[in-house]
Amino acid sequence: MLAGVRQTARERARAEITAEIKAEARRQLAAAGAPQLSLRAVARELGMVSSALYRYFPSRDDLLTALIIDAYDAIGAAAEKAVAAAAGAGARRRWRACCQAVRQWAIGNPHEYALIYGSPVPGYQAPQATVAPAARVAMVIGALLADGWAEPGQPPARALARPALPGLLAEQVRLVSAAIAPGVPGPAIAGTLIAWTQLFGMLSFELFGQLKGIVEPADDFFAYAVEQLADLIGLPDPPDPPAPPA
Amino acid sequence: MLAGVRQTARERARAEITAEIKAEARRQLAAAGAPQLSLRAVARELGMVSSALYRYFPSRDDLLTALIIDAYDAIGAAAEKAVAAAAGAGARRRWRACCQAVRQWAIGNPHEYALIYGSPVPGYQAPQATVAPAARVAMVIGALLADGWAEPGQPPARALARPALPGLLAEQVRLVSAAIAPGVPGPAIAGTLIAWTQLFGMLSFELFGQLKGIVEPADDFFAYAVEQLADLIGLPDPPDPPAPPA
DNA sequence: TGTACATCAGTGAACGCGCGTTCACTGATGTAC
DNA sequence: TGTACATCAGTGAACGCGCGTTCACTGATGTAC
Repeated sequence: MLAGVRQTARERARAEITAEIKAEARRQLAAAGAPQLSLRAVARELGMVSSALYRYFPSRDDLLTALIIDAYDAIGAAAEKAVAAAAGAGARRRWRACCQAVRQWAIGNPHEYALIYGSPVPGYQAPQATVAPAARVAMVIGALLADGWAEPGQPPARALARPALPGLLAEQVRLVSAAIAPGVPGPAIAGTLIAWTQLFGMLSFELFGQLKGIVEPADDFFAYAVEQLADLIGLPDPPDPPAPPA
Repeated sequence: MLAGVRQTARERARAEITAEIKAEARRQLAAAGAPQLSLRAVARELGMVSSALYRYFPSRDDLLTALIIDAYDAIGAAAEKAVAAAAGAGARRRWRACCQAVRQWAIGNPHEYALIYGSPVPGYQAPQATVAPAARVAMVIGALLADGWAEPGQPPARALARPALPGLLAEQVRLVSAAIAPGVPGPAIAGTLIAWTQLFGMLSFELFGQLKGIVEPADDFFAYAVEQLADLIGLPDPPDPPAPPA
């Protein structure tokens, strides 16, 4: 009885130990990086024998997959939460909130960030199960974009006065629009794709050390770029102060 | 005699074998990625005994450093060559040429690209000697930016009508301007920093698989973004056709 | 409520493998006289 | 031009280490009657 609500001791232990394994693996990511993540080291640190891990993850790659999914889910949840907290505040402000949340998560979890947005782990093939979590941040951006274009306010003329989308891009943009931001015109979608790559491009540059000695700290650069990108994707300029609270 | 011009057999052999070691190491980067690069495997493939490599590189990290420097030099040289080939063609056209060359190199050498622009190799500290080669692409962009702003033509009003640079960014931008693009106003420099991170951000997304199933192939997206970025940094619009030869 | 059996977590040893680096050595190449 | 010595590239064995995965096992937990 209570089945489904109450877990057996075994099930509870299993869930807890699975979480502990992942937590320890995450800790080791920081020290060694994904390609060197070692089942034996994780087991050692947990006081288990290495073969015991195989009761929880059938192989090293499955553990990696779990970490990757968790990381995508965490950064996606951070973006969703930030945008929800700014609900009703106008698309531009929510865009800012989203970017800042993503950056904060990345800075706070640089090795998990590298796991999902860094160079692919050689020999590792991401399974289908990572696709949906990987799309969460993009979905958030798509949603606030659609909202922004539905808002009344000054028509973002600049975002429309652009050359036609070349070649295949027009069709690609149409599909993206249908999937995540219906009703938003092509050039704004294209701009959003640029903004999306830019957001992570900046974070990668910052976290991977390419900005070292050039724009360091990068907080103000980031905030400035976020505004430029808001222009690019045609989010209406807000009546509230232009600089984010940081 | 002929010293300095003519090498001894030993010197010649040394240079050749050093090159062969690096070439083989580069081949293995593709198969295994930087963190797994193995001296022993390189030696094995070259028909040498592993300890022989120590006559050429004092440690594994030194071999990695050599590969990193070579990669920065190669991508820098590609950018320089492309811009030089378009000399006298107007800054916007040279910007295109630069971006396309960087992309072509990255696509042709994805593992070397990942080596320098991907997640840092854990435990590896890049020495000072990598700094100058790492800056070559940025220097190219800086130079054509300075040229673009010296060109006659329509004043890129948009690039100037921007909010003031927030906080530390103003000073950071001043230093960058002094170093690589003297005479260019702050907002254009800031835009260029955005364009620079965007260029590599897009390439990383493309090469690391984040664009898979969204904008694929990314050629047209890339070309479109390059034009948007040219606007952002205030390069004058050219009289020649807007789409690059691809 | 109590017993018999099935399920499952964790053990410990083993397989077969690879790694970076050191060291004393041999033999070829280069240099000084 | 020829000899004596110094330099250097490459060898092969060894050190000490770590890895992922398999397998037969013990003992605790869960389930059906």
